[in-house]
Amino acid sequence: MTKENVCKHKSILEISEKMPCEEKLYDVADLFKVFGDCTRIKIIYGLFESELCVNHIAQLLNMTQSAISHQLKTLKDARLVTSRREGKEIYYALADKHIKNIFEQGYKHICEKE
Amino acid sequence: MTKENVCKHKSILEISEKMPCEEKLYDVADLFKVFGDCTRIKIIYGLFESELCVNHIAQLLNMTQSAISHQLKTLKDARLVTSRREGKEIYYALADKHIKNIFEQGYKHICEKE
DNA sequence: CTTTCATATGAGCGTTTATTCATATGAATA
DNA sequence: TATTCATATGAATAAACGCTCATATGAAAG
Repeated sequence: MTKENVCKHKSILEISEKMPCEEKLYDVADLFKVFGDCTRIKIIYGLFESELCVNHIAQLLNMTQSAISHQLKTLKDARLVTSRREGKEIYYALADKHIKNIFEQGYKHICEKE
Repeated sequence: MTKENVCKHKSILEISEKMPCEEKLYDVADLFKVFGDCTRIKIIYGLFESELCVNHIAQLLNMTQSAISHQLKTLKDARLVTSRREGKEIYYALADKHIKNIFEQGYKHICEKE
């Protein structure tokens, strides 16, 4: 390895300065961490189709209400879903349009390669 | 909850039929799982700037060569990076353009919200 | 061929995470 | 107000994960 910390045309320091700050990097990692679980992925794909209440999601994924509820909390903490009450049920929906874009890119990647 | 498994205008079955198959869903989750770690995020941001060899990355992130090497294996298994030898060093680079798009969307999400 | 040096790898350890089970909460309705 | 029912939550457990340490690999240089 070069002693001057130079890789090709850029120094390590130069690259370091162009990186987003530590906090943003953690935020990005935390966001993708939420997408990195199959149960949550399924919930999100379900919500692409329609608003859904907890029990509908539990049926759709064939999982317990509790498991879904825990995961919805994770999704809500990451501001990926919103909820609203309607009668006795609480309906969940996707929070913003970036989510679909992110998934489209991800889907392209796996389809092209594997 | 409705007894007919109907949420708004769509039945659970109808939504279920529109979901990608189980295998694809797992692949998508596995892809995002790779993005869900701050060390790997930093490596990827470094590679946005330049091809880098293992020791450069270790310096950039101030981490051990071994830790970086393990993470590069994860990234390579997910087909997110490629490698090529040049003399004694092995240079890593990003594998495709989707990666930058995914990050741009993710970055927008965190900037808008938190 | 031998040595060197960058990188890769396997085992071990502590931490995080997803699910389950039992139970709490709290809005709607009777 | 009391009951019901959908949802939320806390503790416990098992699995997955990231890092470290020691060591292996293998191409390049001597």
